[in-house]
Amino acid sequence: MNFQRKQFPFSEYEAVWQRRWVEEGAFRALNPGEPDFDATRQKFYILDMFPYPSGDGLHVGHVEGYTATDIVARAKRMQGFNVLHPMGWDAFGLPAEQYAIRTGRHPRETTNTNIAKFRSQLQSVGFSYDWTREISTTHPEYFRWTQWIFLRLYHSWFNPETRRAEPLTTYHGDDPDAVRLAYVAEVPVNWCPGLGTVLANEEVVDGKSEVGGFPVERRPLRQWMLRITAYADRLLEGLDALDWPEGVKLLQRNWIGRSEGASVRFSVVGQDAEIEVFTTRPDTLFGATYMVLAPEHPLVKKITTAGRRPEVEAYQQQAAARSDLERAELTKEKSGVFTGAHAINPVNGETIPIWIADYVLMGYGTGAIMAVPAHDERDFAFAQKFGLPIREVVAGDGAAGVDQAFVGNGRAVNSGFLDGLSTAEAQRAMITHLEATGAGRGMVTTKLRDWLFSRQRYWGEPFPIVWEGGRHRPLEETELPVVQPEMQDFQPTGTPEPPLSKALEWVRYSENARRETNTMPQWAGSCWYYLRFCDARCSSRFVGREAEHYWMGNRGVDLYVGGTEHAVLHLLYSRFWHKVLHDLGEVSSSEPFHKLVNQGMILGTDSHKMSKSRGNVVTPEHVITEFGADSLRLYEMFMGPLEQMKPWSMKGVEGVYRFLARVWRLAMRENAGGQWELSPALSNTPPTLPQQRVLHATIKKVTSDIEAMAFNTAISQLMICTNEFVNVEPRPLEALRVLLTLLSPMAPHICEELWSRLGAAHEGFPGHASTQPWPTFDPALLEVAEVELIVQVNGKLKDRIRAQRDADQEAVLDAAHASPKVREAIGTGQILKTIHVPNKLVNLVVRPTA
RNA sequence: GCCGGCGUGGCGGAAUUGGCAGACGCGCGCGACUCAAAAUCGCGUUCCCGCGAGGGAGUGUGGGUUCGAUCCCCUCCGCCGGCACCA
Repeated sequence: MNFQRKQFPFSEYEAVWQRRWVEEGAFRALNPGEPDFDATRQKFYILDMFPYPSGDGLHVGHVEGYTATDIVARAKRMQGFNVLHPMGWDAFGLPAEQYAIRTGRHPRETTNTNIAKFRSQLQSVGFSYDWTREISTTHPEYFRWTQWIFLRLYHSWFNPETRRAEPLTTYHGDDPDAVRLAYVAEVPVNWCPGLGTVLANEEVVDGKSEVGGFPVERRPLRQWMLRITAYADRLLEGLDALDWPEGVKLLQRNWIGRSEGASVRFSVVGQDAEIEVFTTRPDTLFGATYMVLAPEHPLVKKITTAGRRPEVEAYQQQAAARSDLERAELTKEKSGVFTGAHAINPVNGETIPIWIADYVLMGYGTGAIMAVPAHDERDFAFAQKFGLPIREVVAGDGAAGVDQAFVGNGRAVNSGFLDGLSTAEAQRAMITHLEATGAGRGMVTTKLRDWLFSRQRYWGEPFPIVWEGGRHRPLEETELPVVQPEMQDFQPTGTPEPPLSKALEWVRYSENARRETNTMPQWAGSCWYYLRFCDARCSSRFVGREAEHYWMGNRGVDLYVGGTEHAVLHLLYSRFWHKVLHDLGEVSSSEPFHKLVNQGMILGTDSHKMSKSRGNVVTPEHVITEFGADSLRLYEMFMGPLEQMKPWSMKGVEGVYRFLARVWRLAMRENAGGQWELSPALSNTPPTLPQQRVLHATIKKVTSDIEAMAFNTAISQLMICTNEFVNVEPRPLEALRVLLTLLSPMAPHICEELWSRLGAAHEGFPGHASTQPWPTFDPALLEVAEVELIVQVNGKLKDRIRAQRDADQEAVLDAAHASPKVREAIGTGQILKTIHVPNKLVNLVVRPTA
């Protein structure tokens, strides 16, 4: 293949069209208020998850989603929509900073170099982005508004009465810092010495940093937090109306992890202390035979008896030293120690022992549980190991086994006033009882934690905050953006003190005030970029009201395509910010992304994930040089369903390349001098009826397949259509008109080129292929007078018959019985039943004569 | 362990309100063109038996529902992803 001459001259025209598109602003989306803006057209906002511009550049896997959205964007334009299809850069992040640490090169430099490379790569694939809206999260004119949104969070609180974010002015309590959506807390964080930074829980995998794989340890530190937990219910409810993959919704639901139950207070015998527990099974309260506190629980120190103290403290130290990884590995084997203290069960006055154990987590619920070993597997395992009593309080269906916990629903037994009630009834009755006696109340918890929002890095958004006399104070909006100082030394300080703390002049804000030296996490910039795209150059607001209202409408981004790796975090954080901004009256829709599609991963030709170390990376440049951008685009889509994981194949690229060559030769031929000229077979004769049928069937299928994003079958249909006209003379120009229009969103360069060449010599090819109105099909042409039906005997195919479309059963059966093959299959058997599916089949159920 | 997704020719995949399994492409085989090759064009290509006509099997496994199952239900196996002591 390498030595062959090209089958069509893609290298001569692809770059030409790409340059024209950029220079002429061919795909510029107009905002309301701009000259030529057409308000009668519907809007369609189609967005890719914008990339982090890494030094490695894009490979063909990244291009898959972008190709899909580009096809939809191009098709929607032809279908008369105002299409917003932008691209930008999520360019803050660790790699640029680490590169700076190694080389001393400023992250801004490497970032700009990488952005230039990414942009040129994307342009070489011919994507129809509106480049006038290009943004980078690292640009001060962008991140001033990221900081502005942070200030809005800082100045707001979540009002539980209205279930909305409101300005702090509506808060009448005495401690605003306790309710702010952005607040400071001393929290145990994941400190990663290797990276010199604190990480979010989500960035820690198996006790190691997700980036770099360095060990991570827990230590308490003062951090900025965002109160996302206040929005747990809203984030959960909002999912219902979204057109997202159910799997992604489920991931988010599980991540939020809402569970309903009750909190119950147990008093500690002989001490002025109460332990509050959370349980989802208040109906089993009579079965609580001991309690467990997390080792880190603040009450442990207070209640532990003198005699037990050494053992308890030893256990606490051991638990603290254990990494999350080690804890996970030790799941099977329960451990714990007795504190020497006892608590009183508020429903029956029973005295039960209080233990500590690391199977109870400080971070969930109240960090303490009542243990009901008969009905909880973990409590059961623990009770067995330490010889604690097990008391059945829920009777299941079968015989009550003592060898394992029964966790299902049943009838309450040994439970006083609950006896005989079903689990659901008992739960309600118990909560009523607890609330009446003041011993507890109904309660909801979530797994979702508040969002740790500060990082000890240089290459991120600085906080618009200063510290004065130990207190934080927000900067005025007029002081934005807060730009990082120029620095030469990016080396981490080796302590949790961020690198910005080394820029002493910058840190010193005034005589008495010092700047916050943490920066925001990478998620910050990506939380709202889709809003900025609506009005990327607006200088008076984070997005102009009218532009936001038009493009975001009431359902937000119409189509959002990206990888599953963002199924939880990015999509949850964005939804959270969006809801806050919505509550504060800044954005129109209640959700940012109406429809979400996850593209599958593209594997290397060896069926492994593409990686530099494996050496199986295929770059777009490589494919474009050899087969052209259109072949690249087409193969990306022809491989299989967008959502699916699939391996790359260069032979497959050749297949679509040959198809494009056939399309080229439909219009062109090579003359004796080796020059391409218009094919003399082309003619203005109308297509024959069979040809028209193929053309209209193709219009129908390609239209619906693009709508369904089933690009592989759309391409397949275009191949069928093309094959229909290969070697046909005379070759109707109408066929090319339809074919090039339908193919244009997928392979825009070849279509544009052929369209202009045809237009130079023939009528009926005005303007550009990419600006033609989308063709419509004539249903009458697709209806046939005669259909073929299959005839089965006992469900087995025996023959095919022809019949008038919608012929009645009698006529069809007559024809079926006329078939010798069918007669033979029936033989002397008796026909018991006849099934006739109009236009499809006849099935005769026959009992053979025995 | 729990939750979710997926198992179809030599390969990527197509077909589901339950009705012709394998569209389209790759690969492979044969032929045309050519001095020859490449490219191109045509024909064939699920597997097994058969020279053939034809017959049989077949959508991960085993069962079920149905006139009829790749499609619906249950069992098991394999692969991928997520969560992982969440009370």
